[in-house]
Amino acid sequence: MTDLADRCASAGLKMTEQRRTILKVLDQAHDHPSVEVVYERAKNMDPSISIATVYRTLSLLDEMDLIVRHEFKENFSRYETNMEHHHHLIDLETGAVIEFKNDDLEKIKHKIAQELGYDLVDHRLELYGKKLKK
Amino acid sequence: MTDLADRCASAGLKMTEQRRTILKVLDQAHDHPSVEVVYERAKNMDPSISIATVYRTLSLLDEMDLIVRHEFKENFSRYETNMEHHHHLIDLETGAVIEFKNDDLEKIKHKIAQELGYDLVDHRLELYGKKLKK
DNA sequence: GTAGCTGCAAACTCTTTGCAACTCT
DNA sequence: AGAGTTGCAAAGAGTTTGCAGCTAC
Repeated sequence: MTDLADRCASAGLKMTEQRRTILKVLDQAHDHPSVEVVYERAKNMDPSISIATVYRTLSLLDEMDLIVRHEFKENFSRYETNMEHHHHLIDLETGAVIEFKNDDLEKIKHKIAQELGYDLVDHRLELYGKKLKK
Repeated sequence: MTDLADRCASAGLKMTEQRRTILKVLDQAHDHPSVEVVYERAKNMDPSISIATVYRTLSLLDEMDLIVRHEFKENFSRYETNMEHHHHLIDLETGAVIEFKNDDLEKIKHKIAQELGYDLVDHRLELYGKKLKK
C-alpha cells in the first residue's frame, strides 16, 4: 500500500478501485501533472475511470493537504505530491517545472508580511524563464 | 486627455467613446479592479457599454503593456495601471491588495534563476495574509 | 470609404455538481 | 444496510469570439 493510500485510509476515506488508481498515479508522478494528465495516466490503468472522479479526488487530497494544487500562469491547475517546502521555476518554452528552495527568501517573506502588519498565511513565488544557451 | 489615452492614440488605436470611458476608469482606479468592477464603473458613466468591450480593451492594454493583469488566488483576473515594479500582499479577509517592494528580493530572484541556468523573463511573488490584531 | 470597433449571443475551457446506481466497510 | 463514491451529463464561472452593424479617422 502506498504512503498516500495509507494516509487516506487512516483519514477514513473508502479505498475504492478508482482512488487506488489515482493514488498510484500520484505516487509515481515526479512531475507536476495537470488534471488532464492524471486522468490520462489513470485511464491507462483503468479505462472506465471518469474525469469527474479525478477532479473530486484531487480536490479532496488538496483539502487534506496530502497534495498541493498549483495555478501557474496557465489556464488550468497542476498538482504535486512533494510536500517539502520549495518554490518553482517554470520553463516558458517547455512548461517544465524546476523546484528550488532558498533560505534567504523564507526569511524575507516573513519579515515583509510582519512589517506590513500581517500574519503570513500563504504565499506564491514562481519564477518564469527561458533556458540560457551556453 | 489622460496619460493612458495618449499612449493608446499614439499606438494607432481608435479613440472610441467606450475606450475613453474605460481608460478614465483605469486612470481613476487606485486599486486592483476585476473585469467585473471595471465594467460596473464604466457602466456608471456609459450604461450602454458591453462587458465584451471591457474584456477586449483590458486584454489589449495588457498586451501593449499599459496595464498589468494579475491572477491572484481567486478565480478571476484583476488589473492595475501602476507600472512601478512591486509585489503584492493580499488580505485574505477582505481581498484588499497591499503593494510593497523589496530590493533584497529582487537580487535573490535573479540570482536563483541564474544559478538554475535560466534567464528570468517573468515572476510572481504574492503574499497572502491576515491582519494582525494588536 | 473603410479598417477597426462595438454589442449581442453563442461558444469555449476548466471545473463543479445533481442524481441514480453502485460499492466499500 | 448504509454512508460514501462513482459515472454521466448538465450546469457554472470566467473569458473569448463570430457576426452584422456602427464609427472614428
